[in-house]
Amino acid sequence: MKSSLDYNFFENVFDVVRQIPKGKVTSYGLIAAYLGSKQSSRMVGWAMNKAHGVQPMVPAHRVVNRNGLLTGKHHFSPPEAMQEALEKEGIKVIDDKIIDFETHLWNPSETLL
DNA sequence: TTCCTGACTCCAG
DNA sequence: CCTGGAGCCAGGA
Repeated sequence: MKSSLDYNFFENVFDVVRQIPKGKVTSYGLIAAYLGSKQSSRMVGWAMNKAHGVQPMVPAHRVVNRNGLLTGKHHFSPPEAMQEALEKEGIKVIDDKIIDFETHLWNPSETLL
């Protein structure tokens, strides 16, 4: 039996990612910062790795690095799925990079407060 | 138990 | 402008 504390880190990450509005994106660092540890951005990405197959579905394709670069696309099947999913939501991606990243950026710290 | 790795980010050269 | 090293937390061998 796991204590109530447990590691909500993953769940917290999933919850935040699931709240990302369609057509919006965010970065690992932003999520990590919202959770309280901006330096644990690696954990966010790692959580995303586990997010594969998790339900409700986790739009991991909306999570990119601080540069708006689709660093995690290589973990999708196929990798192009991430870019296509973003373009399908109105986000232009060129050379694995999101165009007007700041415009589509969704900051949980400001939105969720 | 220790050691290594990772879908990141920052700082220095 | 580009490259390398360090810090960070959690899990697997």
